Amino acid sequence: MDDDMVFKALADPGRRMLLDRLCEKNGQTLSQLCETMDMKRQSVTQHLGLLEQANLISTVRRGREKLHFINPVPLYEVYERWIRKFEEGRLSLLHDLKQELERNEK
Amino acid sequence: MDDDMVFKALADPGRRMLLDRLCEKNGQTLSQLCETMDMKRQSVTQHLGLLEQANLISTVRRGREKLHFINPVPLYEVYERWIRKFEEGRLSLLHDLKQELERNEK
DNA sequence: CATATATGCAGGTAATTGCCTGCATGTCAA
DNA sequence: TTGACATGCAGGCAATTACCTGCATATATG
Repeated sequence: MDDDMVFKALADPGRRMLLDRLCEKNGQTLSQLCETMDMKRQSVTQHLGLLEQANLISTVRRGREKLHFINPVPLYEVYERWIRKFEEGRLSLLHDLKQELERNEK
Repeated sequence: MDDDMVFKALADPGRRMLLDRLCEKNGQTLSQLCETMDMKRQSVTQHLGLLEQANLISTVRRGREKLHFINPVPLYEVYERWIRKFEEGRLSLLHDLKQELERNEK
């Protein structure tokens, strides 16, 4: 998978909001998503395009509508690669800093 | 905390690489980090500045050197707010899409 | 068919980003 | 003090981004 696309996709507040909206109600159409988005439809389309490129959502056409579904897998992979790693060494990482700070006070 | 700064900071491959380097060896100086970074020192400084703004690293001056330490806390908060949420509904989210796909095949 | 609705596609623009160069400041060690 | 080293700060520039407007296409409905 492409870590970079996922991070880039998550870097925008509007796109994160779209993910939130889909989490509340999965499978919404473009128009539905636009209703809560305070920007033009075309901009929302672009954001959804990036989310799809990052594989964070999948889409299905139904007639003239386009349904959007969350794909939670890439988020989990980001967690495995980037979050858990630091979580494990969490205490020791904080310890390093604390130790250096104390050294300075002397 | 400021979610947005954290995501923006993580959106760049160079900055993620810096975090990785610090995870291997915490408390490195700017010069040390530059050695592995294929860009000018001033650029690395900028990246480190963003990471510090996002509270992902903390710095300590020691004489003419500046030491950089990872702060794992914001990453954990991002996990709590953005990852775990989708993780919990993971199966049901995938189910929604699958169901719609099957509906189309009929 | 005619009309309304849902989406797609092509550009334009102002703001942001990521990298650079050049120069200034602060610190250590001989 | 002098020279070397570590970092700070300012400005410039090309690429990217996030919006927008305008128009085209496809689908449902009367």
